[in-house]
Amino acid sequence: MPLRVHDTRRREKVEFSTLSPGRVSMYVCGVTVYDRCHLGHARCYIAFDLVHRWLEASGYDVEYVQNFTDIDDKIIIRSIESGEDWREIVERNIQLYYEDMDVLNILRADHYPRCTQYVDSMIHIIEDLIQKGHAYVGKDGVYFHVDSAPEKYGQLTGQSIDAVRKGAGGRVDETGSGKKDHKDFALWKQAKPGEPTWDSPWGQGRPGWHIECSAMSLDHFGTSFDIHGGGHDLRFPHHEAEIFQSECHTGHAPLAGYWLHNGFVNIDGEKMSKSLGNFWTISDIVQNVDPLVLRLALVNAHYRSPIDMNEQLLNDAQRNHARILQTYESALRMATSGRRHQLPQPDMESSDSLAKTLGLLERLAEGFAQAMDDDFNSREAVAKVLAGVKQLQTLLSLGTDDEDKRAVAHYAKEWLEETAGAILGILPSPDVLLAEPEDDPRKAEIAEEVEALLAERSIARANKDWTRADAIREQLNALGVVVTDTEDGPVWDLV
RNA sequence: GCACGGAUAGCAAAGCUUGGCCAUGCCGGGGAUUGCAAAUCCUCUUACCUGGGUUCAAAUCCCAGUCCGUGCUCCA
Repeated sequence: MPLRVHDTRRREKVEFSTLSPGRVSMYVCGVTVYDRCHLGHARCYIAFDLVHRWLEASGYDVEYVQNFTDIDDKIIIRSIESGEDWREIVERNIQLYYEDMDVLNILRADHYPRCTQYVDSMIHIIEDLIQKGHAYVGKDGVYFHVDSAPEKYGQLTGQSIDAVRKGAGGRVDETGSGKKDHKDFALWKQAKPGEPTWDSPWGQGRPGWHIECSAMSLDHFGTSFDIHGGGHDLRFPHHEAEIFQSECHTGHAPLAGYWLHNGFVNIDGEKMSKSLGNFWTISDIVQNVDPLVLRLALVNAHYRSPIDMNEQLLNDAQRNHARILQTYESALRMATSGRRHQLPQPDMESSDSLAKTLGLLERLAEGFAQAMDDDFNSREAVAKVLAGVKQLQTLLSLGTDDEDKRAVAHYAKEWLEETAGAILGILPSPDVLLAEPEDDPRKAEIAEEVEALLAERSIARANKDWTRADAIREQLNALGVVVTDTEDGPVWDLV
């Protein structure tokens, strides 16, 4: 079953093949590090984390490059507003970026180049573009001349050059920029007083936004690579600008075999923006929501669809996550000791319930793989996991003796680790999951009090004094503790 | 205006490329279990924007229309 991916340039799902057998080169546009990451960043980098994980699981050796834009108008504005050196702003936000991504269980890319490290390469590309007649020096910088390569226009957005041409003339003069044409974009910006600058053949200045990605992808991968990713909003102008720059510079096309763009996140039906006051940073959200629950909520939609984030969505994710974890935890507890034991051959047609359940699980695992192969359809993959969890619950209750039970527990553990764990990335580590109450400082603080109340409640229950027992449970609820009665006695957890 | 995408049950959201079976979860109804809960399990109801067409068969393909989002300026 071949992997198929949706390519923005061709506007359809196409079979995936790589430039070099068994290897995937992937470049994803990173963040401009002027502030903390928000929900939209989480969605984007989780989407490409899934791509990363699935390609690796499919046997590819993936080289993943994601840049940091560490010089830009926004960073300069921040610096002027706060008086803080721009380098400190950059350094701090890069560290915070790693923290946010780690907490969301996003695997690291192989390289995180920063654009300020590539200024020389950018200057080299710009010089070449000028020489080839694709760029010109204006009064306030260097611009790419889009009309020099009209056949490359609209490759990702389908916009025609004629349509955009209309009304362009007047606006060029209005902006006061040195552009000859409205469509042209800046490659190099002449320095304004007080801004960070670099030397160049065109005097002191700094690079335009788009040129950095051309320089960095060229440096890591050469003239072309397999996957170029980023947010939906980057298709135009950023990615189209990259196509102009790189392809005109190297003379090779296409720049990228597949262009992948993730959908946006809306909040309660509205676009997330600071002016609407619905701007959620990752660190804000994980104050209240388990980061893996957030990850599930985001993975529980196809990466190209827009997501409307709201309370309901997080509640659903919370519930489903708890269900998956509960099954995983029981499997872990039952599988911790003992050796592997032979399980029956999976067979959906079997009259033996163990063999039949194993057969169903095999089919669900295949369905999971098919879903991921179909343009990384994580939504469908989540559905398979949830259906699998139901079967795993059944499985864990089967088994005639302890050996059997341990064997099915091992199977259940591995089934979940290979799907929900390794690919979806929504399972916590066993250490965290199996932590005893005393391992959690918040629990340790109240453990003694809770245990005393539980002991008292057990006595009341033994005496069938239900009023007293329920009153104690109310008391525990007030402490933020949830009590669950099981076969082995009551267990408790924080809300 | 131009471009791109979307419309599926009370809600969220897969499926559409390759027409025929089934999503999945929440909510609601019924049941099992429980002292009562929680969790879990079983079970039921409610769909494919509108109008045409093709076909033995259409959520899926074709034509026309309606409505909605996003981009065209910095953005994941």
